[in-house]
Amino acid sequence: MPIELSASQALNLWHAVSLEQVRIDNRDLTLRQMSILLHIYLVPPPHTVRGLAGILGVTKPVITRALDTMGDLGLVARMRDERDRRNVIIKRTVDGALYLEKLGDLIIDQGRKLSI
Amino acid sequence: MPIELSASQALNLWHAVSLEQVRIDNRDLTLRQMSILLHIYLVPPPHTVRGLAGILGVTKPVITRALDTMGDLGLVARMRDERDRRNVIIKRTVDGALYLEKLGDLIIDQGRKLSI
DNA sequence: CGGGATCGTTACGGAAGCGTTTCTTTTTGC
DNA sequence: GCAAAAAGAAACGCTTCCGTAACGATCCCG
Repeated sequence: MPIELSASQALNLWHAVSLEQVRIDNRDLTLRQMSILLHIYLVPPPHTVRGLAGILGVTKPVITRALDTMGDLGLVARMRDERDRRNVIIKRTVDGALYLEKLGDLIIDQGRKLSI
Repeated sequence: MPIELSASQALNLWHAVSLEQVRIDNRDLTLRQMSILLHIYLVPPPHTVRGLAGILGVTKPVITRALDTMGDLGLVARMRDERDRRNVIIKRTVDGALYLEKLGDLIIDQGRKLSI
């Protein structure tokens, strides 16, 4: 079931959610970090550094750094792949799931408040 | 007319748009910069540094820096307020309008592709 | 079993962001 | 007029991010 948004609805939704996210959350993830986080939680595993770099169209160190930062924040975790120890498997965490759950609620709330 | 989104629709929408934005655009605005830009273009003027700082819950230098950066990118412009020359009025630009128009299209497109 | 490919990380110099503090310009109010 | 207040910018030290390049660890395969 697709969603039909008008141009002003689309931008107003983005505006309201971004603004609330800035006001509420001190963690201030970059757009890249947010993309990585959402991808890890919404797309079936496994997720690797190389795979994410390809999907986002960025270099591997970008992914490594993003995982460092979000790992410190408790939003993701890393584990060696025991079947091929060159790989690192990126895992979800409880805190990460909670973070995205709140973001989802925020989007839903702001969607309800839309007009025109 | 409010929009009713399910939790997975909300997050999938955010995911798809963020991902496309990362892949397509090299300018990589921070969430704060994006909030400021959307606010300037969606809320009736006038917009001042102090006003934006209050709305976003950040300090004034954060706004000044964001305007510096987005000014260099051509997304916003600054003008002295001639009626109170302490103030700076933040103006929209053609490039900024174009940037947000593309973002709006992206959100609309990804909304159409949603399922479940 | 050894050379080459692959994977993720680290190193490096540079750019940009942060919060706090200070400064300059302008207005306000006595 | 002139001190105090207000607005925005600039300075400062620090952190984080960037892309490129180099690096160890591991696997693959001849």
